[in-house]
Amino acid sequence: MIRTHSAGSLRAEHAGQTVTLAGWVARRRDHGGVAFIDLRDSSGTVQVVIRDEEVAGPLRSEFCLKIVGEVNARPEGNANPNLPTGAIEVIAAEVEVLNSADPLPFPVEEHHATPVNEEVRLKYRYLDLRRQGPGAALRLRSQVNKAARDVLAQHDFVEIETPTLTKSTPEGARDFLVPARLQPGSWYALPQSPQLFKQLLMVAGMERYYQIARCYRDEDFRADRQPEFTQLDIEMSFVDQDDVIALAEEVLAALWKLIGYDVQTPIPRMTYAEAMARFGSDKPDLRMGLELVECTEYFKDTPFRVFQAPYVGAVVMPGGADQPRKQLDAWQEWAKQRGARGLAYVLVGQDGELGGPVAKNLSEEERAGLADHVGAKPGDCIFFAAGPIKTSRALLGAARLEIGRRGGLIDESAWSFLWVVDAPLFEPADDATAAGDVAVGSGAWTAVHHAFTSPKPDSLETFDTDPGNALAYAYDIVCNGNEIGGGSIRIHREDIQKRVFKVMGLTDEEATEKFGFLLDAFKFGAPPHGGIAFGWDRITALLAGTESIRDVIAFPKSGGGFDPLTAAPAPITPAQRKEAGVDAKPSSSEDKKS
RNA sequence: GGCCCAGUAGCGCAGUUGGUUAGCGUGCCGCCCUGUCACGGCGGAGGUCGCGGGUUCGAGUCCCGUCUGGGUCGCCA
Repeated sequence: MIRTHSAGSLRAEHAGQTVTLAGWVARRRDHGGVAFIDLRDSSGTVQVVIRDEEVAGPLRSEFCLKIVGEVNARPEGNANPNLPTGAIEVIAAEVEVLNSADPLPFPVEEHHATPVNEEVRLKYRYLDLRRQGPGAALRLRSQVNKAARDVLAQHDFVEIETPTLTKSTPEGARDFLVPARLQPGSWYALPQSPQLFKQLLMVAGMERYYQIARCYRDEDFRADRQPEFTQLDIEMSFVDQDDVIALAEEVLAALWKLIGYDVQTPIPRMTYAEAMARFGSDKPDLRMGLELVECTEYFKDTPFRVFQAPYVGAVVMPGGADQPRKQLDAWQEWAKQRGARGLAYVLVGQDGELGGPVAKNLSEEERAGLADHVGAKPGDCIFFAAGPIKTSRALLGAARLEIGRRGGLIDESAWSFLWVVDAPLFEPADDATAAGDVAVGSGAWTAVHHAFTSPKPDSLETFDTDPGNALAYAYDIVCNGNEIGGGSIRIHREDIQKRVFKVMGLTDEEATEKFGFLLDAFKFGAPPHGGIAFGWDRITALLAGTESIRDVIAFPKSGGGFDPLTAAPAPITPAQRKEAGVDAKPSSSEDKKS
């Protein structure tokens, strides 16, 4: 090693020792005859004193230095109690510039709280990561990986890598495609997840598999989304839902222990139906109260035409009655942005009188009992949604969160974990049906989770005759309103898998073409199995206390899937294009297939 | 794909009703400074105002288009 000690580790007890350090110039304070250099390495910083002006003069920020010197206690009155190394300093005997540095595109050492644009930081991510906060996030991620591996190793899990050049599968997200040079016109797909492979590994008798797996989905971008992202992917044979959940809780407990929090297990469970009814969400944030109130029955004879709907629900905004008109209008805009017609509201006056444009449309009787029914107090505002049950609840669920955010009702210091179980197995494939506008009868259904999720035992006989009511043997883990993982017990029998495909409108021929290898595998004694996948980036971001998953990814992409550092994606040369076979024309027979 | 916001010096920002030479802080360069720790002092350089078009005597400022970034809805088994 070039160094004998790390900069951040030096303390008073090192006084008198000669040490060799290596690191970067974090800051310099040149007084002419004496200069102070804060030398930074991964462990922290230490003050180096250089008394030779010739040596100190040319040094600049982020020069990479080797320093030989003696550790001294700082002179009386010069200690800095704000720094871990503030009691001592290193008197430089020898300063070697290992590498100089150009003027920086942005300050690596931020002295005032001036945030640098993320775009610039990502372009020079290697400088950004020299900074304490960004570097710490990646170091935490490494600990997170280790903690999970430790738990899984204790349970005899086998870490197995699966292919990233694989086959395009229908359903779900759009695939990233890679041309196959040796078979022009044919393409690999990058996996959206190792789902099929992990099931094959169960057929292979591995019994307990895991992988910190990179996944690829070519969808439009969102704050929380990267085209490539990471899952902790787990699959187990001969288990039921409770076994997977117990293991998952052990993993989560180990992760949160890293930041000093004890996850209380068992983590509570709630059915999907209950979550939707009470919170209007399949991933309710339980750090706040404010549940939705069902009002359909209450308004069953209402004269107000808007409330003559398949569903009417409400959510109360505490203290919302004194909002100015402008703000109430803003709520309408907010609702419209979500595709709703608006957000009806009733204001409860301090005297208990109901106000707002909706109130006068209600019957005498409805007005009398309304505040009581929804649990509103004088001074509150009641928001209503009326219409198809699914979209109305979703709107109220979003309103609930917005009320919580604006009103500071969310306990930001809390960690709230919840399992959401018993989700529907299928949902109507098209939106109109989903919204309840069209009677459900025949037609396309799509898997809520994925096509390999087993129906719950109770639904095994009936799921294809009554898809709308079939429940999935699936479970999602929710933390503070984020879905941080989800899994299911899988189908392990060919006949059931084929029935599921049929409900989804996949013919035998199509199923064989797309998943023939999986159906084949199921013919050879496939064991019952199930598993779970955790959203590793989101979990790490939660643990790191950052908003964006970009903060816990070494080299993340920005909005359009663009990598600001490498400038990928980039055009290819005509030669590359020709060789890759990108332009191969499908033969007419292949044309017909699609 | 829809909607909202932003783009001015390396970085972070200001720029009035459309009006002279586009400012501030920081960084950078030079000189000075022997106890600082966001060191300090003096001086200096640094700008296609994202890009293209239009309105106007005159555009950083107004209009149209476009690109990039951020947010949000759709989408995301």
